Amino acid sequence: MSRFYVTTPIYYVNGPPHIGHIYTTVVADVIARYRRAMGDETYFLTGTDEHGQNIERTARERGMTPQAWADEIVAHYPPLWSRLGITHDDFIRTTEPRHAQGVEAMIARIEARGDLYAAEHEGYYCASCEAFYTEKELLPGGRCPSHEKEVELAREENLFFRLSRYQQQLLEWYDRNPQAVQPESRLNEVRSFVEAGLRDLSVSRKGLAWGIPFPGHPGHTVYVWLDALTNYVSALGFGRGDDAEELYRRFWVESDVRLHLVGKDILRFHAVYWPAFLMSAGLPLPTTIYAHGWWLRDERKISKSVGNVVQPDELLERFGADALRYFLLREMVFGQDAQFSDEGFIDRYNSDLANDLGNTTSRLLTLSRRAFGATPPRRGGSPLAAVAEEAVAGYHRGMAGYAFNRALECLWKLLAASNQFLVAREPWKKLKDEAAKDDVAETLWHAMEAVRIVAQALLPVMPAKAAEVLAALGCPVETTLSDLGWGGLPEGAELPETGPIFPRIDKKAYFGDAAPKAAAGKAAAKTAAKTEKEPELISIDQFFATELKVATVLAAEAIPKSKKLLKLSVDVGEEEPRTLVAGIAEQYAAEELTGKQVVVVANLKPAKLMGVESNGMVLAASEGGKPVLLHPAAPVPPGTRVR
RNA sequence: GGCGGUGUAGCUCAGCCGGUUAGAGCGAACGGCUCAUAACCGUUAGGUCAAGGGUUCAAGUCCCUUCACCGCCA
Repeated sequence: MSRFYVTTPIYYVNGPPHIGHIYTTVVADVIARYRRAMGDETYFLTGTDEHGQNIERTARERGMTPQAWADEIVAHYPPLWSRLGITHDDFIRTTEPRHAQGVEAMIARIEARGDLYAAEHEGYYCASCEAFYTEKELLPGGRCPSHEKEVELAREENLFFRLSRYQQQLLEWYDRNPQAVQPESRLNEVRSFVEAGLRDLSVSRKGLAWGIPFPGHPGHTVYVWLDALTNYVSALGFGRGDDAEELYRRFWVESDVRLHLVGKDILRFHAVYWPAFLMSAGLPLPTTIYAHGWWLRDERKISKSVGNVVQPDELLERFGADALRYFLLREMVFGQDAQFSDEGFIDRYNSDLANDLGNTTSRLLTLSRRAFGATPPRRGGSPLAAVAEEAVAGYHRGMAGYAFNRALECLWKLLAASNQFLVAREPWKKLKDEAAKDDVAETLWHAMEAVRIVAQALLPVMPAKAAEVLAALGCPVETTLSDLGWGGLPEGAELPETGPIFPRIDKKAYFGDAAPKAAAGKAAAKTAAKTEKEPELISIDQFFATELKVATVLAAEAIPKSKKLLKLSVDVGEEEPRTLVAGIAEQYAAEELTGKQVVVVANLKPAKLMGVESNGMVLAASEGGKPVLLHPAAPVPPGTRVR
């Protein structure tokens, strides 16, 4: 038995949770459930990152305090995590006093080490990134490289962390702990970043009210990463005195595993800055930082700024939490990117859950009820036992190595073997034959025992559904996985009537009869080429590639020297208004548009018209070349999806 | 521009230190079965292993070059 600490990143509260948040949290939950079931002492932390200028600004725009705004977003999490069956032990918010205490303690140790100094800092500041850039880093036109927004030249005195001091130590750490940063390709990236040389890191901001005051340096606020990263120990009580630090000692200092799950976009902060902070503070380092990939839709990253967000509520409602959990783990090679599509989901669901797991369970139940009115009498040795042993070994290997798809594949091999075994023995032909009673018992008990083992092993992945399968098989639902050995199926247990546990999803009904096979990317291109002459029908996925949203016009002005073009500033429910250009000046005056709601294409590539960048397009019916704007029949919140 | 990665059957991907006829799942076709959620079982699919060159008795599997895509950095 060992101690196991697993964390998700703390999620930034600039918007409600999306599939990216769900994915990381589900993975962490599966790991936590698996460790607990294996008898490890386990602690699972998630939470929210609530400080910073972006939050401050968004709140101000909405006429709220930053805390009220953060509270509003954070309120989305508990119900969502509950629906998804997330079993975190704690939820840390960076606005809690206990976190501030941890950050203060961290800073005190870093300062005592002599790793903090004040210096004048000049650079180009991007308010969105909350980061400074050098002139070289800026895009042409002086824009921030990650947001393409304008930056401002700023100069201020900041506190710096002597990151440069830790270059050698970090490299040695990577060398001695090749598992510290995973997947391996990411370790290479991190290493080459560090090898290229580290600059000291600015860890404070002036004039930022919404954050933790920098202890001992009035007027300074703790910079976002030093604040956020410290959550991993502050949540455990670090910095709150001996009595409160029991968890910290158990799960950080003395833990066998300290695992941080992160998206690949924040790997550097976790694999370079965080270990350096900890080295400076003299605290133990994480044992593994695992960077996972992104879910792509139509080969693009799913994110708010791209505008192709999959709504978690919608997914949960349609498919259920457990099916979604299964899909997320089965479909993604942990560490790589993967595609998300409704069709992919349904295919996986039907084939793995409905056909293999659900149907196998179902046929065994019927056979057993007919033959014995209960689970069959226990029987010994079977060729399936060896298959099961191998499957379980592979499952444990996969789970321990975070290769969840492999772990699940191994279990499915056992399901296949169970089906093959059934067909080979044909028990349904022998139900009425008294002399064959023993043979039928053997067949059914073995086949059913295989399914029982699979269901048991699936508990961390699909806690509710796996329990349903176990219950249907007349098994007690045990939370332990330490023994997935052959022989656990009780004999003569009642088999209550149940409906299908994984009812098949009818694809035609789901997509509509007219929908051709939805396909993305290359496949779509090929299909399109072949069917060029036929009338073009598009799939629902293709339609949803166009993101239509309601927008409220905040301001409009004519563009000088242009007859047709108006420059509009619209609210599409994002942090900042968008600028778009619309060719409607001949029919609409700028003044009459303000306050009106219109429909816009929200995920259109930006384009420059008369020197003004347009980030979207206003929809209008076009009659004889004259545009007629579309409005919602009743006012709706800006950003409401049109579909 | 520097460093790294990827490119294998219609789709998603396995193929470790080079070695008999290149694999899995899904999909498709055909056959079987009828206990089961139109599920299950079996067979088949003849893929220039991105392209070119090289090393070797032997190369998706090592080396070089080219192309495409991706990541990190500048």
